[in-house]
Amino acid sequence: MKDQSTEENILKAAISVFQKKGMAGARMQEIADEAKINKAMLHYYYKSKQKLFEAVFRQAFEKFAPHINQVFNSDKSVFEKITEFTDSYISFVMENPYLPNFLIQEINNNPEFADLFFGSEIAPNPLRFKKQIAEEIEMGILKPIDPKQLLLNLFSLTAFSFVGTGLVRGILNLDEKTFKSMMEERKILIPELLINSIKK
Amino acid sequence: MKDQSTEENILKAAISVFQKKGMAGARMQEIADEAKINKAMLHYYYKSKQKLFEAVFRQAFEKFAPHINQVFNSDKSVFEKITEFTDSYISFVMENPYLPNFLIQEINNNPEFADLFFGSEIAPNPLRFKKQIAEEIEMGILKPIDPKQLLLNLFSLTAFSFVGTGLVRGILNLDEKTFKSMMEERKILIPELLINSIKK
DNA sequence: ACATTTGTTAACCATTTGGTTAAACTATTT
DNA sequence: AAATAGTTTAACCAAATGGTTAACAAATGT
Repeated sequence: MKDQSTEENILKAAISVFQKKGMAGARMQEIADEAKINKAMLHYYYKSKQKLFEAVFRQAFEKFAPHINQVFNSDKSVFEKITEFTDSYISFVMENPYLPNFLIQEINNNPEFADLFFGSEIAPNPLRFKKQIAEEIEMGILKPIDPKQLLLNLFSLTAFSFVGTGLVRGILNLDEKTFKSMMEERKILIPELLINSIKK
Repeated sequence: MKDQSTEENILKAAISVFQKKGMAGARMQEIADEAKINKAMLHYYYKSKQKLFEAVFRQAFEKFAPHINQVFNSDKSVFEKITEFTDSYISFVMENPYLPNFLIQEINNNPEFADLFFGSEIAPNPLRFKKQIAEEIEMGILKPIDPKQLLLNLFSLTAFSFVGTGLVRGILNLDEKTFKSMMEERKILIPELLINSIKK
């Protein structure tokens, strides 16, 4: 009997395995097992490990990009963008804890491949945001700051805790519960910190 | 003719390969090639891939830990610690760009193994630092803040740029040169940002 | 000078791994 | 219902990979 969602099951299983173990560490057999199908089906629907990986990567990138684009392209003020990004991004990543690390890892390991995405239309483009910063400085809302440094601070403060979970939790000696409650606190702390540092 | 530094060469090559590709992606043959020796030598000096990996991991951890310990255990003020850590850590990582990512990645993939290190004596211990923060709050130097959040901010702001280089550079469209000069700027920017946010 | 220990190599081995094939099974079309 | 097209499986394959072996070379101790 045909299961019409086999292809979906494969992708779901692939997402799970690839995001946890990366391209190099993932095993086709493990994906097949997790999807509860024969390994040959992987090649029937996605012809190779590389192709399957690309499907997973694309999915991850497309899930991640809107958060950045909200900052880059919405009509909100800079302060609002910082507040809303922090909140929605932390919530998002708490639901998808392996995603940022996966993206970062595979982009680092595979720069040429990643450039395909950064060159495409779904790729976030910081141009409008840079203009907005310039305008708000002009208007006397913001101190004269470098938009790139602001963005880097924002991404660092929100993402690092999740990318470096193991190291952070090891060094600071945090259990699961403490870590989570700290992340909730950070939804407030981070915007406060950043906005205070840039508001005139 | 015997080369008395073969073992060193192996470790150097292993560091290079493991740090770039991780445990799963590294190949014993590639390490042998980079060390310009026969693959059997790897097993002669380090008996398995796992053991060789552990030597590399230990070396990386021991190179990294002092930076944290300087913050945790030196006699400087909190402000000085922030300033000095940022400067020395960014300089250090610019010389060892693969190290933070390697540590983070392998700790995430191998929590039980990592706990061996976090339980050991070389592992940084935040206790003294927490006490110091409490004291400086008491003395009216600092606002009432959570030391864990301060440390997390410090680590995030300094480390993320290097761990997520590819993603950051892709999103912000930075070339090598711009990235480096931004990192130099951050040696000043980060302490400024953090100190301003905690000084009373 | 000789024996012993240490270092090094080429060839080999077993297992893992991504991928293929041919046959069987299921659904759809005619 | 027969033919056709699509789906699934078990068995298989070749290459890659971590690891071993046996013979050889170099250094070291006696």
